[in-house]
Amino acid sequence: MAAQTRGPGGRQPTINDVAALAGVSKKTVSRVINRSQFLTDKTRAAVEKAIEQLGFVPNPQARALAFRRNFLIALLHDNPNAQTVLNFQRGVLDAIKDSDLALLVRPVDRGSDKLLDDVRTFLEKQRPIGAMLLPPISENDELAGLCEDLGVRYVRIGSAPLDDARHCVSSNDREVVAEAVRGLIALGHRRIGFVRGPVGFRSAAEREKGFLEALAEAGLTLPGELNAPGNYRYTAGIEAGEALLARADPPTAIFCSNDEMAAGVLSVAHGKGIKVPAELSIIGFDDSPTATHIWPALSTVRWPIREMGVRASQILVPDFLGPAAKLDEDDNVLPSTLIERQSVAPPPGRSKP
Amino acid sequence: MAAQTRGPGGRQPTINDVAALAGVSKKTVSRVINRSQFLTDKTRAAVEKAIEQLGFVPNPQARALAFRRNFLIALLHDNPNAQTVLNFQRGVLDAIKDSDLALLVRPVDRGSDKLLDDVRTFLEKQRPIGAMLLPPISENDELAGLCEDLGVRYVRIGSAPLDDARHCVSSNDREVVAEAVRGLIALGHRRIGFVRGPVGFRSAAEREKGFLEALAEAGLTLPGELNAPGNYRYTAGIEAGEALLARADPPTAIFCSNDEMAAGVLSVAHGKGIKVPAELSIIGFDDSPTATHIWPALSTVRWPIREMGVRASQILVPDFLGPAAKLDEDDNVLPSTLIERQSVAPPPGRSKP
DNA sequence: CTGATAACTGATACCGGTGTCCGGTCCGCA
DNA sequence: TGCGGACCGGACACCGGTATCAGTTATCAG
Repeated sequence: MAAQTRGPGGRQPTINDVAALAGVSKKTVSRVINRSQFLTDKTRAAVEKAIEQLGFVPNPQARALAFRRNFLIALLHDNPNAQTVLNFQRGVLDAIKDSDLALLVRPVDRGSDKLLDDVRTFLEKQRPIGAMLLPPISENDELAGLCEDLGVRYVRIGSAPLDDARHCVSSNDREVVAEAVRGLIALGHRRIGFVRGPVGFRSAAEREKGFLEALAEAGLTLPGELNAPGNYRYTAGIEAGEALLARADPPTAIFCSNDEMAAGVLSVAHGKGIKVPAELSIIGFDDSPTATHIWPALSTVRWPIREMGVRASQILVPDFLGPAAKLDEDDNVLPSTLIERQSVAPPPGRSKP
Repeated sequence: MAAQTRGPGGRQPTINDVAALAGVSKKTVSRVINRSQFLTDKTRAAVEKAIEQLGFVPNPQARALAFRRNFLIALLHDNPNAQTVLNFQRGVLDAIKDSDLALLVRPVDRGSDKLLDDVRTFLEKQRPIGAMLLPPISENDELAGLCEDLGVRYVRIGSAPLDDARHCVSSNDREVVAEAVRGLIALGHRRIGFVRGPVGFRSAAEREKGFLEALAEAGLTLPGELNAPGNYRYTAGIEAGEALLARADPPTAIFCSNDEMAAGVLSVAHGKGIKVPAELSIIGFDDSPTATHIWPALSTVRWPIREMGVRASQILVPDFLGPAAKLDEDDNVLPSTLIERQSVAPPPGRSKP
């Protein structure tokens, strides 16, 4: 295999060129680059001037070889929600913008039995400084252990703390879901349906906990016939909608564990001529683009995913990010927020508050 | 700055370990890694066995340093549509799965006046084998020139050929839009509205061309009052919908230059009690998740973005991908396809065909 | 005005591969 | 038998940085 792309006319200046121009050794230049102490202001200035003059950019490959670590952050994900992944990416990139780091994206296959091997090979080859694990694969303890073994720093992103605070950024989904459901109850809703997330997902469990918590506080329960299974996909929302809304005694409100499924329920309501929100209130979760693109616009919970990307960067590579990265542990739980739009109203027969 | 993460107990095997175990020189191991010809099956097998046995993974940093090129593909994008970006990523990753390459993602800011400098610095630092430019920044000729100057291979993704076939993958959007509009006309629509994309976008221009082409074929024209501006965002769809549907003589069908705007128009229709598709047909473009999540599901044009990712990889790094990458120029235009869902019907007063 | 100590700096090995330039062996074929 | 080409080893320079450690220069107490 040959890499025969040709460079431009004059080749890139190296550390030697800088050293020669500044009249110092290359080691001294290296010291300047790495912000070593023990440097006279005079020599530092001379070197910096030479760097400026030549437009010198340290070669990351050479540094990576010498440091035995690549200046990269790996983002491992297997998330069906593109917006989530991209927003998280954006947060990370914002955080590392002024550092020497770059972002490597690696989708993986959660279902594959070669998952561990794939990730191991990837990490051994790329040797990133650290890895970020997005849900749902962040819930895989073996992956975290693998990072540990390989000496790769890692951060897990979750709906609730999954690990000690050094390794986890999460949000308070449970509380906010409870808050949303309390809102429904305050409006007068008593029969409230629930569309679950996929089994085994921490996020789904958290949302369900919050839901049941709010119900319990008001002395309500979730009857089995209003508790529909789901998998975070639109089609599951359709099925849940069919099941819940075909009943003689349908719920007056439905909480869906994500927006896609809420969109599915809404479609069924439209098809049956059920007016939303007048006859049926719907709440989703994620604040995905779908939430605003459907009609009526969906009340939902915004997951602070971009901010979590920033925070994850700060706890993963504080030493690369400048001084602003000192944080308390508490800061690793970021607040989700309830977003009220047009899909919620009092149940039929009750006036607007 | 210190990278003091500690490796596992036994350090990674190097090419010297492999050479020692296989009883050959390190140069021969290098020959095996780089698939040199002039190798006996016997020695090749011996080396491969040793590699297998030790679990040797060539250090990409060292290779990158020696090759003076990083084994990376950079994906430069400034695309508001997350699904598009992620699907493209997926295509690229599928294509390079079995190669030594990895994918570096780099969002850029189209509007910034430092765009060129940012990208230059990025490319000089990371020295990827090649870069992929997603629309709309793929339409920036200066960026392509920059890649050329820096000796970085590049591919531009577009709605229509932007460059010679060595550097461009595109789709036949114009034709498919025309096909969609011909379908509307065949159903009996005569007053057809159009919601434009943002000015200066090649994709927007192509879609408009296709639209006008189909109208012209049928002897129809687009009256100015049915030609609404837009910017690919939901809110623009809302505004366009307000403008077009408030008229005394509203169109019986509206073609929207993307799905987000179609969702906006649809919301306005819902709000005004206009039945879709019975009283108004709507067509979008992109086949984004939104298209299936709204009600009724949107007829739209699917952009073969994932396949374009595969194809882009094949023309960017054929030498890394094995023999399957030999392709005709014609293959660089991939077919978009019309997807018919529930948002299109004959205009009021015409029976179903 | 010494000598000791701390602050700075540079020569050289090293990270883990690849390219070059031989030199030598083995093999098929005239 | 001789010969040319395929195959492989060995020594070494090199990619562009960093680490080590000894050497040189300030600083300052005595």
